[in-house]
Amino acid sequence: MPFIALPCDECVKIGGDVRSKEEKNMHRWDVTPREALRIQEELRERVLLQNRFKKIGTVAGADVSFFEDEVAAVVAVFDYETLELVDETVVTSSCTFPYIPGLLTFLEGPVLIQAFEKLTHQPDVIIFDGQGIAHPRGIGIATHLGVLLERATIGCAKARLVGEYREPQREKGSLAALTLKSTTVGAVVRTRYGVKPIFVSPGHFMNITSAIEIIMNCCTRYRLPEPIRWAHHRARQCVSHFRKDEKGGFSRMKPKQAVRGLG
DNA sequence: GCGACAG
DNA sequence: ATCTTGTCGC
Repeated sequence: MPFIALPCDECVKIGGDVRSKEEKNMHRWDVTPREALRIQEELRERVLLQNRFKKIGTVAGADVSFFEDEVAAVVAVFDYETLELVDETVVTSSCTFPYIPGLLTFLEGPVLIQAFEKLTHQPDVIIFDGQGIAHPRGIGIATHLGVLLERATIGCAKARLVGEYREPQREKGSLAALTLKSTTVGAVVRTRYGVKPIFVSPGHFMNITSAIEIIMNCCTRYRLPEPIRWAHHRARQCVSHFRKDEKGGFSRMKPKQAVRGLG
C-alpha cells in the first residue's frame, strides 16, 4: 500500500489516501505504441513554456544506458555555481518498451522516474539527454517527465529529431533557430569551437532563452553539459557491470566458451 | 511507395 | 543505444 506517513507540501489527500504529486500525475507505462501516442496528445495540453523555478541553486542531469534489455538510469544533482556533485541516484531495470523515434519516453521514462524518487535533494532544474518540445507532438522526454514530475526541465539532444535549421557558425556559443511548422521550438547550439552542435529545447516550466542560457552555463570544456556527461558516464559504469555478470554467467555463455568449460 | 528517425 | 583502436584535425 503506497501510504506516506507524514503528509507534506509534496503530497495531496485523496479519499483518505495520501499520494505524492508524482503518483497523482502518473499514467500507465505498459501501453502499446498507439496508446502511447494518445497519452502524449493528452499531456501536451499541460505543458507550460514559461519559467517556473526559483533562483537556481542546483541542476540535475538524467540519462540511461543499455546492455541488451537491461537498463541503468542515473540522476545526478550539481551545484549550479560550482558544478560540484551534491546528490546522485541509480536504478537498474529491464526494458518494457522498444525504442521508437518519438516514443523514447516510454522506454526510458519508467526507470528514470524511479531514480528521481530516490533523490534526497530535489534539483531546481533538470536536463535530459533527449528532446524537449522539439518533438513531432511537442512532447519529447524532457517535456513529458517535466509535466509528470511538475518540475522545470530542459531537453539536450545530440541529434535532431524534427525541425529545420541552418548550421551555426563554428565559434563556441553560436546559435541557430530550430524551426518546426514556422515556429521556433529550440536552438542548435555550438558548445565548443568546431564540434558538432547540440539540440536544446525547453522541456516544461521553461522558456527557450533560459534553456539555452542554463545549458551554456553548464558547458565547461566539453561538448555536452557537465550534468549530462556525468550521468551518462555513471550509467555506462553500471552497464559495464551487467556485461561482466553476463560473461561470468553460465546460462548465456557463448558456445565456444561453454564447450571448453565443460571439458 | 520512399526516406527520416532523440536513445 | 551499442560494438571498438588508432588516428586525423584543431
